[in-house]
Amino acid sequence: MSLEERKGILRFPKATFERLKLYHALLSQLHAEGKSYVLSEEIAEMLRITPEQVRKDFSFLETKGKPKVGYVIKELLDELDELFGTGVDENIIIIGAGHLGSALANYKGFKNIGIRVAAIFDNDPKKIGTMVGELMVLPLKDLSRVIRRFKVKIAAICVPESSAQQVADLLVSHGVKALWNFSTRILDVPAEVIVQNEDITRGLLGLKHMLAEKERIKAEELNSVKESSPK
Amino acid sequence: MSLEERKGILRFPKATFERLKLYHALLSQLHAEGKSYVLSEEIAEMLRITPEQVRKDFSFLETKGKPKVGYVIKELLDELDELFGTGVDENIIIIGAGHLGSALANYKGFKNIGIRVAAIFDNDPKKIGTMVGELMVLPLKDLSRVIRRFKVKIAAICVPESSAQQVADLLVSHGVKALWNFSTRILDVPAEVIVQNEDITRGLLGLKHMLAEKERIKAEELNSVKESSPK
DNA sequence: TAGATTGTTAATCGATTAACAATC
DNA sequence: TAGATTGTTAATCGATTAACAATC
Repeated sequence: MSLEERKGILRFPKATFERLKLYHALLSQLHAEGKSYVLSEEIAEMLRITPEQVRKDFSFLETKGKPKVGYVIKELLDELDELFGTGVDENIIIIGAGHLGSALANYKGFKNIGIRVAAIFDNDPKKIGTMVGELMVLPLKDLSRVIRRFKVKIAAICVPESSAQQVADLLVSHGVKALWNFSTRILDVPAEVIVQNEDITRGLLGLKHMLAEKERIKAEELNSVKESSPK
Repeated sequence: MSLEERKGILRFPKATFERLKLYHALLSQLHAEGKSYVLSEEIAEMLRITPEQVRKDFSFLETKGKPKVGYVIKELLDELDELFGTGVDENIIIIGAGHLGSALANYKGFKNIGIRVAAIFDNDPKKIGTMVGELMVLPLKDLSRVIRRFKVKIAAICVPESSAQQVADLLVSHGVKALWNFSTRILDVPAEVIVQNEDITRGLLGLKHMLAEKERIKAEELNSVKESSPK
């Protein structure tokens, strides 16, 4: 057992950490399908990365594979479950009961990563008191009480751009440590507050860009064929 | 004008491309606030990166700054607007008119990046015919027609995990080239189809991880103080 | 056993940071 | 002008890929 492990720290390269979540999703699926073993090659194909990458990432885990057999799915899955903290539960709150806030509140996947939605807030009197999934929409005046009661450190901001900064200030003033920001507003908060900007369009821009690249490559190929064999 | 630019290709390092979206958001904000000039230092502080990083990223753009003055916000903004293709419009469709699909359909930011939502689909008879924002929910039998009519290349999958693969197969069979996957299902589609897995929990895991790291560092500091000055 | 697959070390690649000359 | 800030080149850092010995 290394010094780091003894201290309860498992540090991964950032890029590896990102992929561990994907492995987790895929292994859950394979497990549900009744599969017992999996090769790095198979994982790589599904996730569109290389088998070497998979093995390298897994080398940071305890679980080892067997040559010609691969990895025991259940074993990997258990380690990743543990890692993503099904143990240590964290309460989060959602500000804004619009479509996005409601979608988050109804999201079933949180429990797999040790997250519980403690409450959802809105300042619209028509929404307050209505149910979103299993939660009743609360007025913002209850914010302080809920944060203290559930020791909330993380808040999801699902309000319009125009009120995002104001909401952020309010949350910070009540001691929230991390903001999961779904608004398009770039928030200005003290440096010690962690901000994760969840820009919904980022992925879409990536797709658009990749499509454009593909078109370009195809066009170039056609062009070079034409040039190399002119009529 | 470089060879690459003449061909209409502007290639950026992947990491730079990701940040350009953030610059775009921030500059829009500053512009709306009536600011005209901005320093790399100011941008860096808001986005929590270094000024060197900002200048390096901007070195891939046409827009140049002036020492002691900084960058003309409007000029940068125009170039980024152009880059993200307010020009070339792309039609996308959304499959699944639940909370998440509805949130996407109502999202106002798409037009800034040259995206238009052409239609939203569901297979629930109770939803078909109802309005989501400005769109009427269509039955899946209209899929083929809409894809052809609007030359749809990108589809957002907002259905439950259990039907995601089936929907993906259907979309691919109708010629969709890129899948924006909001389900937790890892999709198995031909290699030439682009898949962007939009795992909503990824960012949250990052936050949780960073919080844990911070706690750990604080605990260590306290510990070392205690050790270095025992009672 | 022979061949396939893992785990790990070394080499390469790409992105960030540092340094500094150019310039407003 | 002097000092601040940009733009770019070089150095460092981190992540991916290649190579290959270990082993089932």
